[in-house]
Amino acid sequence: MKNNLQVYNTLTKRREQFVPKEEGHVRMYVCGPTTYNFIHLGNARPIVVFDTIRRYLEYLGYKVIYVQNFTDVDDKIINKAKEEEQEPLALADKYITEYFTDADRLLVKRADIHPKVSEHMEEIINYIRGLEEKGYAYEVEGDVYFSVRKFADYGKLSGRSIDDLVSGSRVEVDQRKNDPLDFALWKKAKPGEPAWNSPWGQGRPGWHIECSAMSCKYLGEEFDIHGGGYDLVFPHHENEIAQTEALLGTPMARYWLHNGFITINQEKMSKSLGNFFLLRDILEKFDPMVVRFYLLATHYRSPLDFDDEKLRVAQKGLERLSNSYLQLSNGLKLSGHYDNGKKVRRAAEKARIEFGAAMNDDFNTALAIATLFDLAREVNTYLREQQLDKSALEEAQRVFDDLLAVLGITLGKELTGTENIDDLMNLIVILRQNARVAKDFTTADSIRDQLQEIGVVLEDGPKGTLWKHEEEASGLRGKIVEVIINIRQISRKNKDFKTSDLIRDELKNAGIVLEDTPQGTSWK
RNA sequence: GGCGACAUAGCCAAGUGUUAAGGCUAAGGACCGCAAGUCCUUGAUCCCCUAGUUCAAAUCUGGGUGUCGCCUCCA
Repeated sequence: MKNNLQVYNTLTKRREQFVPKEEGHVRMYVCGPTTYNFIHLGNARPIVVFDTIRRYLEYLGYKVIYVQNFTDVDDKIINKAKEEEQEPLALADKYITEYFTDADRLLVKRADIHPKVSEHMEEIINYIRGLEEKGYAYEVEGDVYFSVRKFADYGKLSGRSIDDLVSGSRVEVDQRKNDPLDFALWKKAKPGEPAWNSPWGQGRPGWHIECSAMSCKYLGEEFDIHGGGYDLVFPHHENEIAQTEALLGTPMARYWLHNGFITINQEKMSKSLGNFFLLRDILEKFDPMVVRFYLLATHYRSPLDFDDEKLRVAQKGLERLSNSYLQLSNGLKLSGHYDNGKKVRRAAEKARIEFGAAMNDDFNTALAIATLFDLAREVNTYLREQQLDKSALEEAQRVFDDLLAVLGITLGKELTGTENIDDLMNLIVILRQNARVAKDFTTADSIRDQLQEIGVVLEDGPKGTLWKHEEEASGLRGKIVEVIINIRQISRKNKDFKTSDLIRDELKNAGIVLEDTPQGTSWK
């Protein structure tokens, strides 16, 4: 299988041709969250970025095995659980559930495997024992440490030398360690802490060992892509490399990918600075697709500054694409067989090619999105034609669908859970069109205003009136019926019984029966 | 102190050797009863400063300035 995919590899600090170890298959591992809180926007970035990378690899035809772990055994979880007087594992599980609630809304596909630390103690302990046997690990009073100086390549990922690290060390030195840089593989349990049996007594794993043990279990030696936030490069990924390569003697992963940070006023969004925004709070104000679009509108390795204004800009941009997509769907209904669609076809083809070229360039989603805007403009221009060629529009729609699927963005689709309101809206559009033809703009505008109030927007175009509604709205159908009834009251008042009877008949066709009573009109 | 990244129009953001993508905003025009939307036109003679390399640089090299990150948990 051939591709022209270039990826920036943190390990070599270069862009490289992507060649998976096994032809046609990609094995990738992404460090997931420590689950002791809801995820914030900074956590969401790698989730969306690597989900998109995975989608693109699948688009290229690779069979991808995607593993994303949950750290559910950790000091922070233990502390939080203590505060809330809860079992640590129960707390971790709760936030794993909450994680999926958030990730699902961003249309992040589930990983093939979501391993948890708590369910891999045996693998982790065996891993540490293997390191002990090879002389890379040593025990001190129930703790087990990794001997950094025994691993000759230590520092190769983060570009540091051991001596630099020693001199710059801000960590309090634990005197029991042979060397200040040595890190814990296994930590002895203090009373009341969750603990597992091990050859070194009751305890729990250090932070880094889980990823070595679990990636090895599910992906084997030298898997293809290891991803995560840039702050994981050191020490987390550096230590993973040390552990894995010390034990297995083979490279841990071929390509190391790291995303840049979300910043607030140019400063990293982080839990310790306290300047973070929970994803779900943002989703109160913005559509998940807007957030996803915002995250992908900048290259994944660049810093990305956050504020509401930036999300509003993303929203406007996404609306432009949405409008185009909607107009395209509508145009399709009016289309036939004509031979004027050459330009659109070419634009669709061009978009597909350029989108691929952009993504091949280290997943340049910012540039890839620009190709969608180019396509939207061509489509919008074509839609002004009197005659629309069906197959050309279908081709454009297919390209939109395929490329948006890679980005994990859906546009103008029927949202799940939304009632079908096509029949009622068609009736309203006809009623309003009649009013407009009769120059009864008061009624026409009133209809538009009433619909706007319930979240439905009308747009009059050269090809008739289009409608769209922003949010997933339950009970929308009922609200629309109310609007129609209001319209009918006006016609009855004006003794326009032709219109009011038309409305009653049409509603009957839609399964809605009106009953006029002295108290007003009821419906069922 | 050590290591590293970045600096492009009002804003956001691509572009890593050869005419400066795209989006948002703004102005003018077209379709149009209005609204919304779409289309067209207008915007950096120039890419933080500076000295170089080159036929050619936003893109490479040296120096400077500024901002940020990692070196402690963090995506």
